[in-house]
Parts: sequence; C-alpha cells; structure tokens
Amino acid sequence: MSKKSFKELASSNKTETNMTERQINIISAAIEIFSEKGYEATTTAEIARKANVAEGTIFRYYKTKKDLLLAIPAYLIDMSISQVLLDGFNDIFNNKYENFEEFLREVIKNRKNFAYENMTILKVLFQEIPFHPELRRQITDGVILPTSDKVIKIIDKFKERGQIIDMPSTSIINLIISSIFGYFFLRYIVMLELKWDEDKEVDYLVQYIMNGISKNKTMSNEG
Amino acid sequence: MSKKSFKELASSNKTETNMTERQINIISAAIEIFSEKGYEATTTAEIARKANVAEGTIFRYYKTKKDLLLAIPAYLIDMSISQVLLDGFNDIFNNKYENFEEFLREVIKNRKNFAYENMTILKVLFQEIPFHPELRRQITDGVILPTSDKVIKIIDKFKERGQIIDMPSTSIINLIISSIFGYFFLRYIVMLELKWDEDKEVDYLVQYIMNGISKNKTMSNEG
Amino acid sequence: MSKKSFKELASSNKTETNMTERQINIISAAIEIFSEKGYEATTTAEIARKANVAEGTIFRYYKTKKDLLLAIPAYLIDMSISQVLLDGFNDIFNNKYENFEEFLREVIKNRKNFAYENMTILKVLFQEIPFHPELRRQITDGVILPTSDKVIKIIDKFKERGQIIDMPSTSIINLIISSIFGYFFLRYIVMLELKWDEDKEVDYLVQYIMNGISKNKTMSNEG
Amino acid sequence: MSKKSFKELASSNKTETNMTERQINIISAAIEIFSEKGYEATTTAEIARKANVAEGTIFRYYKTKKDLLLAIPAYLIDMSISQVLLDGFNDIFNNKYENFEEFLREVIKNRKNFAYENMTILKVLFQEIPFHPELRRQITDGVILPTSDKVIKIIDKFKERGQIIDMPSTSIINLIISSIFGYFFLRYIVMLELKWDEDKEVDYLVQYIMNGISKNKTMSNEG
DNA sequence: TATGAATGAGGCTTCATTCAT
DNA sequence: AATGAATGAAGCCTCATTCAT
Repeated sequence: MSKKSFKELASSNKTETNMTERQINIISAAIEIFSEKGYEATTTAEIARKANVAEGTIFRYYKTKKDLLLAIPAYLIDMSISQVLLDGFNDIFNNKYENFEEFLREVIKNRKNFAYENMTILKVLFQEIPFHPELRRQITDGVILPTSDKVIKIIDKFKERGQIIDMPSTSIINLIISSIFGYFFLRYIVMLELKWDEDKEVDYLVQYIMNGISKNKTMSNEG
Repeated sequence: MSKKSFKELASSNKTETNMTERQINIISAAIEIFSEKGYEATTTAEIARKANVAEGTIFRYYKTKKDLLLAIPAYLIDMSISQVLLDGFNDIFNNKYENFEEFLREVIKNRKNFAYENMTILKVLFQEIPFHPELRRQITDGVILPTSDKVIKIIDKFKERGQIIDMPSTSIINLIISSIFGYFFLRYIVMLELKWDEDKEVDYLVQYIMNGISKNKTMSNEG
Repeated sequence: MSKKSFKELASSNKTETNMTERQINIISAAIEIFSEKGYEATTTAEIARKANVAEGTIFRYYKTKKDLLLAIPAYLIDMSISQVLLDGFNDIFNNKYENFEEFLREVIKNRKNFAYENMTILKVLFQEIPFHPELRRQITDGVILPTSDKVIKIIDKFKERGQIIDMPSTSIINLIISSIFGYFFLRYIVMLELKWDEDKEVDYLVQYIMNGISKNKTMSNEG
Repeated sequence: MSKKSFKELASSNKTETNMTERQINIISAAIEIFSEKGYEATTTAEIARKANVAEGTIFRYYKTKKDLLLAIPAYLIDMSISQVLLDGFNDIFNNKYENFEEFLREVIKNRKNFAYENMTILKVLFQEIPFHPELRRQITDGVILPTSDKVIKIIDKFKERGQIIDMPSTSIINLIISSIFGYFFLRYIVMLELKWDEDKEVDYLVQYIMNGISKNKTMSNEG
C-alpha cells in the first residue's frame, strides 16, 4: 500500500470535500504515524514533519491532538472511502448473485482490496477504539451500523432463497465479520513475520464461512 | 471480572512462582490500567498508586516501564494461567471425546471462562502487540505456538476419524482462532455497550464453527 | 570577574557567531553554575532560572545536559576568546621581542588577563576533564595543541638566539604551562581565602620560570 | 597502583586507628569510585557493592554521603599516609643533604612514589576542593600547612647556605608545589593518552625547578 | 549490628499547545 | 494564514536515606 494512498484518494475527491490540501496532508500524515506507533506514541512534531507543515499549523485545523484522532472517521466517510465500500456492496447487491458463495467471495475480495489499501486507517481506528468512547460511537454509528443495515438486507435475500441457515441475520453478520476481522488481525498483526499463502488461505476462509452459514454442505474449493 | 482476579490467582499460586506479593501487586495494577487506558497513556505514578507502593518501588522490580509490559506474557505463563489453559486442553484431550463438537464446545467454554477471567490481560497483550516486536515474539513463542502444537494433534485425531474436513490443520486452527478472537473483540471491544444474549450467541458461534469445519452437516442448536 | 562577562563578550562578537542571544544566555548561565557547583551538582532548572528561559528551552538548543558541557570548548573558540589568546600570541610573535623574558612577561600578563576574565570557563573545563573523555579530546585538539604549535615556534626562535636552555621545546612548554596552571590552581582554587600580593607573586613566578628555562642566569626582579 | 592499596595500608595500620575493617572497606571503596567518576556521580549503592557491605551499613558509619567525603582527609592523616609523607621529609631533613638539588630530587622521587600510590585519594581531594569549603579547610589546615611548616624550615636551611635565591620561602614553596602539581595534572589528567618518557621528563622537571630557584646556574642533568 | 527493601523528592527530558512575528 | 520558538506541566527514572527485621 502506497504511503500516499490517502492523500491521493483525497486529492482526487477534493471537489467533494471542504478540506484544504494542507488539512488533508495533516490528517494523512497523522493516520500513517498513528498506525505505525500508536496514537499516544505519536508526536505532533512528527506529524508536522511528515505533513510538511509547521507544528503550529496543525492546531489551526485541529484544536487538539485528540481532535485529529476523532476526525479520522469523518475523514473516512467524507473522503468517500466508505462510499467505495458501500458502492462495492451496492454493486454486489445489484448484481443479483444467484449463489451466496459468489456473493461472499465478492465481499471478501472487496474487503480484501479495501483492507489492503486502507489497512493503515483501519488499524488506527480499531487500535484506538477501546480508549475513546467518542471514537467508538462515531465508528459504530457512522460506519458499522449503516453497513450492517445494507448487509442484513442481502443476507435476508439469500435466506429467503433457502441458501443460508436459520439464524438471526445480525448474528450471522457478526460471525462473518468476526471471521474476516480475526483473519486479518491474525495475518497482519500477530503473525506478521510468518510466510503465508495468501490466496490459499483466503480460499479456506471462504470455504469455512460458507460451510459455517450455508444450509447445504458445500465442499467447494473450486473458486 | 473482579479487579483482584490476578492478585488472587497469583496469591493462590504463590508457592509456584518466585514473585513477591509486591511484585504481583505492581504487575496486576499495571495490567489493569494498561487495559483501561493503553500502555502509553498509563503513568507509572498511577500504577504505583493502584499497587499501593511508592513510585520508586516499581523500578526495583521492573527496570523500566517497558519491562513491565514485557513481563506480562511471562507472568501469564508463570502464574499457571496458561497451565490452566493447557490443562484444560489436556483434560479435553484425555477425555477422549467421540465427537468433535463436544470437544469444540468444551474448548469454547474453557476459552470463554479463561477469557472472562483474563480479558484484561489479553486485551493488553493484543492491544500492544503491533507496537512491540519483543512482545509479539514472546506471545507467539511462549503462548501461541505451544498451544497450537497441542491443538494440532487434537485436530489431527478428529481428522482421522473423518469428522473434520480436509484442510491443513494449521489453517483450521487459524480459522477457529480467528472466529473466537473476532467474536470476543466484537463483543467486548467494539460492541461494548450493546445488549447481547451471551449464551445464545456462543451457541451460534459453536454451530458456525462446527459447520465451518466439520465434514458432515450438523444443524445442532440444542445447546 | 563580572557575571556578565561571557554574555557581553559574546554579544560584542555576535556578528561572528551563529548563536542566538538565548543560546548564549543559556551556555553562559550553565558555565557559571557549573563552575560554582560542578557539572553534576548543577540542575537544568537552575540553569534555566539564571538564563531566564523555561527549562524546556534549554533542550531546544542542547539536546542533553551533557551536550551543554561539551559545547563549552566550541563556545570558547567560537566566541573568539581563544582568538584573543592566539592573537595575543601573534602580536607577541610579530613584535619581535629581542629578549625572552619580555616575551614571557607578556605571555603571563596575557594569560593572566585571559584567566581573570575566563577563570570561570577554565575552571569548568579543567574540573570536568577527568570525567569526560570527549571533553578532553575537544580541549586538547581544539585548544591546547593549536596553541602549543604556535608557542613551540616561538620557543624555537628564542632557542636559536641562545636564550633558552637545551631541552625539547615540548618539555619546556609543559613545564611553563605546569607552573602557570599550578600557580592559578593554588591561587584561585586551593588558597582561595588567603591574602596574596598578586603582583609580587606574579613577578616571582616570572623570575622563577625565567631562571628555570633561560640559559643565562637572570636575577631580574625589577617588575 | 593496586586497587587494594588503601585497604592494605589501613589494615597494616589497624592498630593505630579506631576504624573497623568495615569502615575502612567503605571509605576505600568510596575513594576509588569518587576518583573514577567524581563525588556527585558516585552512588552509595556502588560504594556498598565495592565495599561488600549493605547499602544501609554505609550510613551506620557515615551519616551522609557527604560525611564520607569529608572523612577522607582525616582518613589520610589517620592512616598515617601523611605520616609516611612527613616521615619522608623528616628523613630528608635529617639526612643533611649538602646540596639542594639532592634534596629536591629526593622530594620529587618521594612525591612521585607517594603520588603513584595515592593518586586516587589526591585526585578526589583536589577534585572536590572547590565545591566543599569544609573540605578545603581540612586539607589546608590538616595537610598543607603542617607540611609547609616543615618544608619552610628546610628551605630556610638551604637559603642560609646560599644555595637558594632570595625570595620569600612561602613563595618558593608555592612555586615548587605549583610546578610539581601542574606536572602531575598535565601528565595524569589532561595528557592521559599521550606517550611520555617519565624518567626524562622528571629529570627535566628537577632541572627546571633547580634552575628556577637556585642561586647558581646549574645545568645539571646528570641525575 | 547488619541488612536491603522501600521510600519519595527531585532530576532530566519530552511534547502538546500558545503566540509574537 | 503560517510559522516555529518558547513554554511548563508532567512523565520516567535515580538515588540518598530510613527502618523493620
């Protein structure tokens, strides 16, 4: 993932946001360093350096260092990164997949691409969630719940088609999310140094989830 | 989980460890505050206050604040908490379950109890893993790998009995761990405020995992 | 010696140095307190107070307290104090004294003025030399050796004229320096409280050194 | 110089002092570390370790760390180290040297041996003199002045014989001491790393002092 | 008497934030 | 609006000294 991904994404979307280029530089720099060292261990001096602004300039845009952190979810949404995500789901939703596995595979691929490109920002958010209730609220309300709503509808659709086991949709989502999130955490945080056959493991993951939630046993590995 | 769980556990095991009571007070206090505010945001003064010792006393036992963090995995092992875990697995392993689901349910119950009691310590460890390679090393080498070895054998055993799908045991473990870890993360970190029917959701989790890895479809929900 | 001598000297030379006024305040304050209490017994808070800056400001200019100490020789040179010294020797060298005693008297007078004005800085340097190899290096390489080179030439010149005994120039210099340094140490460090007829004693010192190194006995005492 | 010189000397004199062996261990250790790192930079823990006693034990014998420093001059005298010195002078004094140079050479040799063996203790004392008036008083009153008195008599004796120039004896002593002290300082503190032909330089020193103070030019180098 | 664990004041240093330019 | 020097509160850690054993 390029170090400029945020800035580039942001720049390309600049017409749709009211952030100045400076502001984007700052928050991009912050996100990157937060993800490397954690919020508390990051100094505003470091952010300023990476953002190519003076230290004082940061505080013109973000009153405090914490505001910089709390601005990240809004930034995520504002920048249409979450739009990309939702669009992806929309596509999936609209591309009436006959088969839930197809859908799931698409989701994971989507998620995977998304995660690859935005590992940094996600890492920061999940890292800091436990210590900042305001942040938690923003993420659940602004990102997770809206997404869940969409997904629940999809799940329900496939349920109606008899492809998915009889279990509350919320629980199903939680289980799927847990698996996916747990997978990425294990892969990119804990087992960082291990060799890992990405494609194969993702196939296993899909197969596992599919088995986990589908009504009829599928031994499919023929992705 | 009571605030005294570490101390109590440690005290009850004091014969098996060479830590003084003071040392246990200190690391217990540290773990608790680390888990509440994160390692960086925790001050040694705070730890001292909670441990009821002078600030200087901390440094008699742990040269630096970071040493205090790095001592946690050893503490986990030293206190036989991980022994409890492994013993659990040993019991499971020895109580030759005919059925993999029985085994899994036992594991999750075990894990759940374990996690309940040690959520705090686990939270700290997973929280700080990304920023401290030494910590990562200690956890993978001292906790994860040894446990994995045991579990792989169990998995293999059930594989031979034809109860588990044909997938590398390591991958199976990763998937199971991912699910369980993801579940706890979602439950206790992200969705902290949400109401949640614990028992039901755990049942769903078991069912989901069982479906995910077992050869024959089980629709068991009769928890 | 006035408490402001460094600052004043520095200010008067400000065009020739790239130190800010604040930086000069800080190092001046440091030198004075170091000389009074010794490097280790001096606190950065004290330095800040005397320099009329915040404690943190010190560390903008000198990364550590030790850097502050190690900056002193450079400061000595940078401030052209040593230039004054060398210039003095240059003058002496150029004012072709026919007589070595004249030269010596000039040197000592020069040294004496120099020492009077910079007793403080010299005291610090010689005080801390034993404990800081880096400091020793800087002083020998930056101050002593360059000066010695100049003086050796002068000594050689007078040797050729047959005014000085046959002894390696280096040894002669060492002996002279020893006498002068020892004199000042005894006078200003050990015998601090004693009454002392300065002029008379300096005359004795000159006479003593002259006798010590000159080829022909001089009983001059006509200072 | 052996690391045990103080302790050994002290032990051999134990009948003449009221110090316990422990006390001697402590002050010996203190002196050695003070001389290596300076008084302020030395910790009582370090002293205790080197003295092979518990940290608390130090404070049984010396109420404070400073008391330990202030005890050094008394220790010097108490241990008859200064007696050795004076005895040396006594011998010299009694061995009616006809020639001042002989006397001087004896003194320097004596001093040199003395300094070799007690460099450590002297270093500490001279190092800390500037910062501790009490220490200065003790050294001047207890060591320097009594010694001076003896030496003055000797000087006077040689003056009467017409071997020494007409200069106040105090000044003569100061000059000689300055030269000798300056020599050792240059040699053992500043030029620590330089190669140095000890014997030759001492010869030069003697010759220099002799020339400096004797009435008749001596070009003697034939020591 | 000796010990060494415990103390807590105080040292050095960092860093978010302010403000004059 | 942007800068970056200055601030000073607060953090980590050290160490002389005390005191219960």
